[in-house]
Amino acid sequence: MSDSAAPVPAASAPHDFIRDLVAADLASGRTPRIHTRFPPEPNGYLHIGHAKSICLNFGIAEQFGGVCNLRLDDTNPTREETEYVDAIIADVRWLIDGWADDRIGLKPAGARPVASGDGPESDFQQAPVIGAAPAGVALEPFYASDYFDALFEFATRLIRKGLAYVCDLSAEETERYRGSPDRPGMDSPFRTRSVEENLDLFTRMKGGEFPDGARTLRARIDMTSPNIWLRDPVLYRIRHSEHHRTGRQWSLYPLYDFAHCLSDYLEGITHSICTLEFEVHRPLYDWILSSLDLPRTLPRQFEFARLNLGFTVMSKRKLLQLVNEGLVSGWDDPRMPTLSGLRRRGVPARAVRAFVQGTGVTKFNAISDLALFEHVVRDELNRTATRRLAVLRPLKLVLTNLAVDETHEFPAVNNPGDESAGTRPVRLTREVYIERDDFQEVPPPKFFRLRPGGEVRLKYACIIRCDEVLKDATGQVIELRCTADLDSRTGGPNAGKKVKGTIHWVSASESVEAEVRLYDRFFTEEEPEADGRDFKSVLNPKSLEILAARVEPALARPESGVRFQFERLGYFWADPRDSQPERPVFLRTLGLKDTWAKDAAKP
RNA sequence: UGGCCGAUGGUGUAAUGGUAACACAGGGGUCUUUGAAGCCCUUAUUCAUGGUUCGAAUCCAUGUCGGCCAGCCA
Repeated sequence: MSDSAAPVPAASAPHDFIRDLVAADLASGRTPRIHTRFPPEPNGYLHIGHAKSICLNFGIAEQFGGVCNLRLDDTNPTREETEYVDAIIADVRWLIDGWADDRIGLKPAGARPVASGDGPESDFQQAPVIGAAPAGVALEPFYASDYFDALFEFATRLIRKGLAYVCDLSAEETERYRGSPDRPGMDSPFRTRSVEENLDLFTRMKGGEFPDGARTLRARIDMTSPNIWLRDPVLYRIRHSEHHRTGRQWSLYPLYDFAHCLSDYLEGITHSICTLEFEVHRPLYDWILSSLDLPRTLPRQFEFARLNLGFTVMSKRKLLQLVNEGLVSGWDDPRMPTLSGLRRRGVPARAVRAFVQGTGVTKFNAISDLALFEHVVRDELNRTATRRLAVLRPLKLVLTNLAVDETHEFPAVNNPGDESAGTRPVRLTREVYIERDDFQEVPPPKFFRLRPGGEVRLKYACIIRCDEVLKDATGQVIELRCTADLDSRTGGPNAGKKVKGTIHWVSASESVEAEVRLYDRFFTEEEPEADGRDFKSVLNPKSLEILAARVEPALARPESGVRFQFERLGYFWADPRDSQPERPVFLRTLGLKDTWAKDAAKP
């Protein structure tokens, strides 16, 4: 196999069996260019499983100098809505932004392919304008519904060739005639209708003359095929319902198998990449295209295993159920595996891409480890997040050797991995808050933080010693009285003094209150539906915890879009929906790794 | 009792007839004004049985296990 002329990917570029096939097609000249597509049905929100398809299709376009069309596969008017169309477009743009956004195939708004009809074959060459925008022209994605005219003509051609017929069997009869996997089907009594009668009936179906379900258009293939999808599959069904784009113009709609391969063809797709469940449809995909005697190179279908992730559910049906039953706040609830949920949670698109790349592309039905996802998110955020101090569960601590109005200012680094991020001042006052967890009156072994009589460093400031523990009537610790050793500050005579623990803190008087929402995994089981159990029976009751936290003044008006690391706690950002400048609301994207908690939990 | 597809450490992926490797997870150490991060070390893998071959994770056969397919959904 020669690879000289093809744009050979760098050694570090992702490499998998589909990319290998694409490279081989380029090398052999089967396709002079690469054109993929991402074709979601607008009947729900995109989730992280779709991210794999997006990354594969756009990634191949990016890697091989091709284009990837965004196409809404809207052939079923009863399930699709414009709300979903808009969400899908936004999610795709978010995920590919800055990476493959120059590879997205769009078209001038309103552009349509030339219908096949009786015109010259070259009409198809003028089908949709791909990619770059003519000046002043708005762009939109491709829609399968834009091809309804062309598709109807293709169906007519199939009828003329005797390869499709109008069938009057009911849905139940059709099912019965189809047989079963281990038993051949029987020919429909309408299989031998004349071309003229089929043409007449099909035209009248289009005219809206017959009620829903009265007739279908079927391919004439082989009712005895061991592959069910070759047993005269239905190509068109009658549906008198409103389509979100074409309105009431149509009363019959093509099915997936007929629409998809031809949509691919019309758009000039070279590689039609889908998930494993369509493997058995491939012979039908090829049958339809090759039956039409089309002049251009035909697209080919390739299948890969969909992405599954532990501790979540992925099907649109179940996600819709969570939304409808109010178990989450919406499709963009930060606990949802939807792209809009991940985005709202603060997960960078780059991390989603890194995760998808880390899972590889195979034909093995795997469940990816949530730990890998969390790893790539932390990896990305650790490099980019701005460090800040915040106290989630405040415990008052009084530095008795400081005067009431005494303050000391210390520089705090904004990002230890990025010197150019600089520092900001933090101010120590007589009263501060520390994390409740950072004090233990009766500490377990190897507890490094504060204890009665013990010492600890306040991050960026100085070492303190705990002199006295104040409690309320119930025995609850309500205040710590401590002494600050200001000489242990950076540059001070005791600067080199070592203590085991360093804890975070905020000034009581200068910090501000902020709502903080902590998210945890949504299910308590890695496979919520294992053994046929109801996934709603294993919801994690602690997947959301809301706290009144104290944050340093630099967080009072968080810049939108900026990721923070609250030191020693985790990665947070201001909720793009609920946060307001004077009332910040922080969402925890992900906690820091906590090996102490892990050790403490060991027997 | 049909057809198609798959099986490599705990998880996922690579090795394209020639030394089974990488990431995550796990374990140990080091460093540390984040019990984070970093750095160093480390445990652990070819579904089974035959065959072809100088040589098999890879090719062939059989078996086992798993997934998908009987929507007028996609």
